Amino acid sequence: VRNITIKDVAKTAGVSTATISRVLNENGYVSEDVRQHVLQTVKELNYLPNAVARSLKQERTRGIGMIIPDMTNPYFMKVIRTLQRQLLEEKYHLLYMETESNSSKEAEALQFLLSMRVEGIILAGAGGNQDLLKRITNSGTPVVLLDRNIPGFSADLVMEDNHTPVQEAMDYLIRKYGNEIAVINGPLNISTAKERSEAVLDTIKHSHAIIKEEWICEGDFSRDSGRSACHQIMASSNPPLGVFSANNEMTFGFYLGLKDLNIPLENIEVVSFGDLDFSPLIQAKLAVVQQKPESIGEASAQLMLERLNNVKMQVQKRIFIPELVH
Amino acid sequence: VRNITIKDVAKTAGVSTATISRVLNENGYVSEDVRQHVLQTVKELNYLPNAVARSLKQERTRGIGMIIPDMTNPYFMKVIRTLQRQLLEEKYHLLYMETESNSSKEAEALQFLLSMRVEGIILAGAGGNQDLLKRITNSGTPVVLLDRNIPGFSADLVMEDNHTPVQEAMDYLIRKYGNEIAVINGPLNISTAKERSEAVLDTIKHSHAIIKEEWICEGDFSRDSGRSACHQIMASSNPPLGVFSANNEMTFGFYLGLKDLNIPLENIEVVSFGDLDFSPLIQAKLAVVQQKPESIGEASAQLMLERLNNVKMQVQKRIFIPELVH
DNA sequence: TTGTAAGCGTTATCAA
DNA sequence: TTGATAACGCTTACAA
Repeated sequence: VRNITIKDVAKTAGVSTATISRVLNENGYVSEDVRQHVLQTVKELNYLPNAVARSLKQERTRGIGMIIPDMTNPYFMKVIRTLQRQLLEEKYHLLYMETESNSSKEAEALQFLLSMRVEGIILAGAGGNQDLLKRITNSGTPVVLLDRNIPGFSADLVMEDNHTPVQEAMDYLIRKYGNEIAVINGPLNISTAKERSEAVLDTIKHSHAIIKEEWICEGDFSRDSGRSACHQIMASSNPPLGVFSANNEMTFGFYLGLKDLNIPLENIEVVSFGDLDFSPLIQAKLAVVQQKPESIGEASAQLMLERLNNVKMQVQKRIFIPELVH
Repeated sequence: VRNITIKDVAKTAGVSTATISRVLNENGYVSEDVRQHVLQTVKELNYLPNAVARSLKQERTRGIGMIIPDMTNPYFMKVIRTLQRQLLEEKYHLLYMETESNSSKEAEALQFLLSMRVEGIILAGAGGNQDLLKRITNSGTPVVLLDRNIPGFSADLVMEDNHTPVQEAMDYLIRKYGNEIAVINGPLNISTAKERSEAVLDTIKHSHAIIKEEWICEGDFSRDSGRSACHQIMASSNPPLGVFSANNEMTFGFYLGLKDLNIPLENIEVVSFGDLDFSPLIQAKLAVVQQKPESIGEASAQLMLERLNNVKMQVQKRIFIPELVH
């Protein structure tokens, strides 16, 4: 079943395709009579312009690519929701790709988006594709980095300050529990995790605390890795009294781990970078670094829109400082 | 900065565009020498075929539209994750649109997807667009309904049985607490919510229980509405002992409501259609109808793929029966 | 105010 | 085994 084309409309309306186009795009002169008649026929035939053809001709797709590690992480979904709404208002649409923080999947995703001729890419990156990314920006497709910086690749960036709140968090834990604390880092190849980890180490160093090596774990930002870390940390006969977890999902996993081990959640105080939606419902000593996914989403959308309108704009960095909340 | 086209490649490789196309699509004869040389130039020039042009020429986009009410509901995200992976394996990609269960946003989303010339649409629908949907299927774009049926519109359907587990749930509550139970329904214009509500009423009728009118609420499947329902239900001086909640988010909201009111979560037994990821972590009497988002996702992907390969296939229904777990 | 026609980047038919 | 070229559906100079 063939789709209705602009030619069909032109034929039944008894005018040229140019006129149809002018009416629908509201550019160029066209008499009111003809306009009404065209609109009428368009409705009768249920004509929907072919966006593929339009994109080819105009050499613009109004598509923006979005690459994230994990679609089920509520943090990213909140980011995306506002992001998408903002872009939709300006008639842009999003194409999502998921990478599971895997560099080669990220490369595939990037190539796919380029072949789709998206006009910009918003990337919460796994890293490892610096060369490709440079080619992309050089060839004129703007990239906005979201949540994660990529060393060796300079681009617009929207992220959260990972130092300040982590230092505050660690200060708090050390002051309260001395050496009896543990740390669950994220995957250190990701900037966000690395920065948080550096802030952790800095604070430990300055405070002259001495933390057991086996109490400093490296997870991968996943729920499962937080759970394993918990098992490792709490295995000890006298376990730590406080723990810093570098993201929401690992914190979630840590609590699941406590449950596995039949340890009451409030036995250990947790400071988590990133909130858990259900934190009011659990009986736990939990302080969180409160992220602002909506702000991140909005800022990245704005930044992308600005960049699309002004290719030559200087590189922009938007850094949000999340607060530690008890 | 203009993109490299197939003409550029043809020119520098010293062959015709047809040959380039034949090499890249691996169809038609082409000598090994030429093949190697073309591949080489493609790599050197970093040529990426323009998917827009290809789609226009081939009259197929390999795009599948996906319409869901809420991107932040973990249930849908789990559905989508498997769905997307399955489709990606067959070289299809997904375009998401969010409707907030709003019919006119749904209509817009449908039109947008059609203008993008997606090859199929997977719809968790708000209803109210039957005529449009009929036009869509009649014109040859298959629609697979997901999670929610749409009365007056016949199409492939993947959903969960909403009667059996709800009857079981209500039976359980009534047997245990008699008339001292409350119900939080979803928005009754949505099939899923309506069916669950019908099953609730059926069971009440058969058991001759008498439930206070103000203890039967209608929410909108959102967290906030569950919270309000809680306030309404628990306002009473002697509140009910059990409650059935028609979806995960409202259950979440209900618990937040209890917290608002300073009522211990375990004071009231909840049976929820749809699990909460964090249910092991809270101190509550919670039984859940365990949905299988991954199965739903997989089944819809499979069904869509079958339909794309066999337009004339009979209408298919895939109904999963979720289990009540204590 | 309207129409004609070129061209966007591919693929596929046909001829060589 | 390869190349020339029409066509996909639209927009937009340019002409009328």
